[in-house]
Amino acid sequence: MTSTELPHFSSLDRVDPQDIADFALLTGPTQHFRRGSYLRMQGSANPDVFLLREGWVASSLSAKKGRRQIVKIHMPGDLVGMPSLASSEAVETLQALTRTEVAKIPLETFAHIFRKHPRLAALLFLAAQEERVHLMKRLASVGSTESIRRIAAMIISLHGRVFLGHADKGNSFVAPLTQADLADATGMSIVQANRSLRDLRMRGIVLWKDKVIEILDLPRLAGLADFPLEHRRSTRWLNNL
Amino acid sequence: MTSTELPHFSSLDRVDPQDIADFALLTGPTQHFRRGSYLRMQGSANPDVFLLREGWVASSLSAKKGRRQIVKIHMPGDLVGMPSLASSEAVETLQALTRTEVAKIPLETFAHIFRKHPRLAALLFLAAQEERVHLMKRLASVGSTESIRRIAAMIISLHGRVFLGHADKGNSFVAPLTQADLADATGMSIVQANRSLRDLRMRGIVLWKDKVIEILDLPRLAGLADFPLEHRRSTRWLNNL
DNA sequence: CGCGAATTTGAACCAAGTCAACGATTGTGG
DNA sequence: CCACAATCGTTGACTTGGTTCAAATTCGCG
Repeated sequence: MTSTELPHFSSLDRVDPQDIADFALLTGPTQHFRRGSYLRMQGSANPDVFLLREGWVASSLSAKKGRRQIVKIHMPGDLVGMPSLASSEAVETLQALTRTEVAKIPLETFAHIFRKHPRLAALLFLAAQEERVHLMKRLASVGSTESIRRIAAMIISLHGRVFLGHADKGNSFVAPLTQADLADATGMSIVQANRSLRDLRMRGIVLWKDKVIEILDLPRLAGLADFPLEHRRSTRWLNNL
Repeated sequence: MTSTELPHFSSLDRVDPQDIADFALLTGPTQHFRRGSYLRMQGSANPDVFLLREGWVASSLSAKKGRRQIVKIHMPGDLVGMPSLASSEAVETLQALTRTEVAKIPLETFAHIFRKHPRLAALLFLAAQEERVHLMKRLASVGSTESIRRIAAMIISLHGRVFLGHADKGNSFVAPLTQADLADATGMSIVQANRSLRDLRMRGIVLWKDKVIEILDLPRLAGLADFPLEHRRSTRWLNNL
């Protein structure tokens, strides 16, 4: 069983192998999607939740003037579509950024987890809180910093997540995003995203070319991003479960 | 027992009175804060979670150049500080916008809830998902609409939450926010927030004066906001708990 | 009544959006 | 395997929405 077949429950420590094994038993049938295709559209009825096994998925909301806001870039191991769990209609559009493999998670699974696996339920709950934190940081980035800083924050965030759990983090990685995707995620025009990337390139901070992001000067990039440091995770009360 | 002594678990349907009674038993000692004082600062250790009983609280992140981004305006009944639950250091600053009364919720309470009250745990989980949805919408608003639309979306959202659960929603309400707060929440300068409000006033859409917001033309306001319609809530799988 | 905080406005400036064109790359079907 | 189409990336010129700075006015509260 490879790691991409499992949810990673964000960056929480103390994830018991048993938790993961429990969860793996509870997933449903596998589906595949082509690059660019939609797992589902905003507004569709009785939305599903997926475990992303392979590939990247963009979660987005549509806004005025045909613009869209990408609210999350999902990577293998992510639970996708959870925010719509409390809703009868999908809140977000889910689009495959690459060829993807997902496992549909039957909703009864969650009832079962909360009834029989309180520890796993608590992990899901904490993962949701971490997602809130992530969104709060994105909101702060988009709402109160300039374009180059937003791009920097985005790259730092992607970098951290691609190498999540890896002891030695590389300085380059594949990111199957177009500049249009980057613009939609950071709340700016494509032109501005392109110019910000040029800026980062000319200042010797980041190279973004052919879907490969190479970080040349991490300290300066982090300085631009000023993403509040990732805090040590803590499960505190979880230890009693 | 008045409604402000209870968490409202967002807008979910099917909240059993028993759920609420269970929860009420699990809160800790009460504290009071003066207008403008801090419940806690971003970065403080071992952050608490509070149930807000009286007053409004702003949750914010600090950004570059001394700017801050308000990520949530909390009202009575809200659980405050939850996003930091998975962290050893507070992610957000919590500041009282009015005189407030809060009940500190011991962390063991959550362990207890997940162990003994699965249905209540599931409600907390769904409430967290709804908060994610709220943040996603805010991000879309700030990231891809102009200032007047952001203000409109903010007012619509406040309006909906103030009258949450009320059968007849009034068209005016007290909002103890300064224009600086509004600017910090919508990601713009104070000057621009002020001009957007003037715009709304001159177009006969909204009056914002002396901490009272009066909506004169809700349809046009909603048209500006284009906040995706609030979806019917659904607890689906929850019914089995 | 007086002081600090909050609101309001004007003017100059700037970051980012829009429009438009072109080059490069990728993918596809014959 | 090539040719063509479509998507993606890049840049210049211009416009605009929003910021910054500064100052005046009003409001809230002791």
